[in-house]
Amino acid sequence: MIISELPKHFDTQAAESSWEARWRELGVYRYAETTAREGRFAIDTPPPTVSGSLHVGHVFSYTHTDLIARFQRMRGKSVFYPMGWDDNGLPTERRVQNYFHVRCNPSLKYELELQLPAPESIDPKSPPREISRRNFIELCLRLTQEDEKSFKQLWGRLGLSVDWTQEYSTIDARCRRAAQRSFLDLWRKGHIYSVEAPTMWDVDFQTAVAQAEVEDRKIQGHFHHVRFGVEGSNDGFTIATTRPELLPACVGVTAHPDDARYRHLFGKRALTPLFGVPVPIFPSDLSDPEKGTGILMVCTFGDATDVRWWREQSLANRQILGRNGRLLAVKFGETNWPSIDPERANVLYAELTGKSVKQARRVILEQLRAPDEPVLRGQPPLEKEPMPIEHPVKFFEKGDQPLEFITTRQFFVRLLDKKQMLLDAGDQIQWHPEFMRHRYRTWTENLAFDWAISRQRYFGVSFPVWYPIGAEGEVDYANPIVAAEESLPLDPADATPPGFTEDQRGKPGGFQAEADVFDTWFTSSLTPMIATGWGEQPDRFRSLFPMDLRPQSHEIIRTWAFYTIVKSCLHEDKIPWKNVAISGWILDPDRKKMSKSRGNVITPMHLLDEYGSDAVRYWAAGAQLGADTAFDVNVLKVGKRLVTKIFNASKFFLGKEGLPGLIVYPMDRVFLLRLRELVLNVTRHFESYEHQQALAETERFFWTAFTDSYIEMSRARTLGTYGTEAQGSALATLRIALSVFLRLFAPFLPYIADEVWSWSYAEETGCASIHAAAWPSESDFPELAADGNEGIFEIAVEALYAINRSRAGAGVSSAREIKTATLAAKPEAFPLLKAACEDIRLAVRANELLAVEEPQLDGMGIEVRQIEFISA
RNA sequence: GGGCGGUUAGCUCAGUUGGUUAGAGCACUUCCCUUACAAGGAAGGGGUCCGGGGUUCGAGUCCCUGACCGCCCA
Repeated sequence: MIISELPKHFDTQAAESSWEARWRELGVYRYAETTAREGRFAIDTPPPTVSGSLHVGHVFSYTHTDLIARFQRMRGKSVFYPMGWDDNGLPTERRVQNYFHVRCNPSLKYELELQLPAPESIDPKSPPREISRRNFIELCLRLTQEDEKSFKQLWGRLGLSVDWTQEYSTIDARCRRAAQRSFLDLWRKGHIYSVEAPTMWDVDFQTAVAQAEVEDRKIQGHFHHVRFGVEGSNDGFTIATTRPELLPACVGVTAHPDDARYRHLFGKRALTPLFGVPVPIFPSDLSDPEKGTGILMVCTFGDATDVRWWREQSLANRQILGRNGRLLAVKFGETNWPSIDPERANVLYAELTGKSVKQARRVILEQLRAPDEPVLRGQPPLEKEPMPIEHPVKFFEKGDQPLEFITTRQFFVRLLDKKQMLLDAGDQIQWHPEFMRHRYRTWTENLAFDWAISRQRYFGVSFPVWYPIGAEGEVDYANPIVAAEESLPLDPADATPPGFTEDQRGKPGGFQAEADVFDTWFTSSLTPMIATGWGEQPDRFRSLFPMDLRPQSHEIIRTWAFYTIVKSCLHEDKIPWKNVAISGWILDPDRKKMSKSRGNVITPMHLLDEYGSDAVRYWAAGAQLGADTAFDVNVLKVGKRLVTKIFNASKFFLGKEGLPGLIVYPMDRVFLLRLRELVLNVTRHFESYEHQQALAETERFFWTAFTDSYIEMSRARTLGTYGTEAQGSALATLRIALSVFLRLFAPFLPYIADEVWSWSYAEETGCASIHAAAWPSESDFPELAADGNEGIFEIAVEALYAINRSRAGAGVSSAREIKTATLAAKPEAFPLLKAACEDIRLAVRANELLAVEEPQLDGMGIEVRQIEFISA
């Protein structure tokens, strides 16, 4: 290539596609198994949720990881940098439902050649087509494969140095096998139990959810003041409740033990209005005398505290809410449903049966307003009109309706007894930034529930479990049949448990498959183990686990990071990785979080087209870990400018004739000494996970010290007009400097760095790609000493600026040459100024440059004493 | 309610163990097509470092306290 004939600007799009292909062809990012453990660097890449929308936040955090990967690779580490795709779970199900306009109905039969209308021709208002579970899963797989492609395309274009031979998706056979193996191991170790118990339940999705997926939302509610009676007396009291519709499920009443207003009631039984149910009145520290009336009803189940009281006080369980969020039919007067007037209770309750929570609330309020309440001797139970209050209510993070506690059979991983172990594990991990450790700690300390891992969904990894069916046809949930490890992965709906035959499915004396699937976190919490071959490739696993780095964002510390630590500790008794690097969020220019629902999402592809990958990476690299950053297109422009500058500066120097020689000029030697300091600093920043510092210092030194100063001062010498020794020294210096700069920039700007590298360094070093070259170090610099000229570079730069100021002050074009000028320095600086004089003269294009000594000058500053320009 | 982070130029952000006159880029003003680069260069203007108190010879930085923004937890 003839460098001097290169265009003025770097063609990013052409370079990106050709380099992407070239890197693949060279296998630059291929993980080499042969190195020893210390020589490896293993990254637990976050598998993106492929059904989610692509936005600049992805580019942002994945770039951060790539910076570290590239730095470690250049430092000689064999980098293990896999990529996974997270495809199972609710987001995909929802996307498939919307895209194809279908719903899964597990009772339907599989259709072999399912024909669906083209998505764009579907009327979204028509009822969705119901399809079998297997058909539904097929659609999920089809769509996620499409979605993966667009992610993969983006990652390639962005220049992520992923080893694409290490790819997995969380629903593929390897991951299903790992998840099921994890279940077997935890089951054997006694960490998993199944129980029929109140569990947080989303009535829309009709699935259990875990504490980690729950968020508190402040919503507008009402306090309803409802009068209760006391059994065997004319006494009564008023409770305040936000959930009057649960009155038929009332199983107790409680107040604070020290509350004088109610102390006389403890031990007696209350009578609920309308339904006339006698329930115990008991004291509890958990009730707040300040809240409402200080006395409250305990129901099956209004909230988490109700569950606790139910357990601690051995209260009755009177479930009236069904899995679909509607009130179940119940019969007062039967066992577990006592009433002093069952007939009346049943008449009133009949009006509630089948109603949603909201509808039931309306009905029961009317009933409570009725004036002829026998329990209260004819008084209406509703004492006053509802009082509006704002209160926190638990929601599934993806849901729209408040969570209910519904008694269902679920599998749990026992965590509450392992808090200390998990806290210790968190302390063994290095968190970047350090303060993110608190997020993990707070979450772990506040754990209130074991991990509910059953999900009543379709597109997920099955439990490898069946249940025996007794002779009478009753299912024995307490004694599940767990699959053998060799048979994994399996779907119990297709596979037969050991010791049974397929024709025994669903029959008395036979077996029944578990229909639930795992919480998706149950699988994704295994990514460091899946990627390294846990349970399948023991040598590889030993050599890569624990991994070195987990990159992720902060909102999933309580899920992904937490569950991964859980799994790693329970399976292997080790922390899963040594470092966690937390990227911040990308905020829109108004500092709001980017989200699909807000409609402020910025997609990345057009930015890559317009500014180039390097510029987009420059923007991402400019933010430190953990800091939320507002998106600012100006930063992309700056990045693009830097790329152009590198391109042009390299073109200028590499296009020169002449041979590098010995570095003998003081200016050159001191410049290289400064550059060596830069290398040490930048390396230190990278080692401490401060990539933005590494970039900022490299960029600043490159721009101001190198292109604006050193190149200007050595320019004349490089032309050869001042002798081959002067030329050789300058060219040798430039040659080292540019090579070092390119490598310092390589993690940030992989395309321009490799492009310039390929012009001559590739051949010269035998390193076909800069990304396989060695990170700059002391060994890049010849034996250098300042030879008494320490500070000469800084003096020369000062002088350059002083002349520039004079020129600007006189309004003289920099094209005009200087006839003569005199520079003044104080005695300490004078010898250096004198030594640099010739370089300065050539840089400022002066025919004559004199230096004078002035003891009265302050500091190291250089001042222009006299200047005369050649007339235009 | 408890905790974490933030508040620095018009904007986006640096600012290391406390140490000269607090920085960069963008934007703005003036000048310059000059030989790698006008997608460039040179020069310049712009600050009550959120408020209050304290420690110190010295505080953007450390301590106390308050305000506001964001987040985590309850």
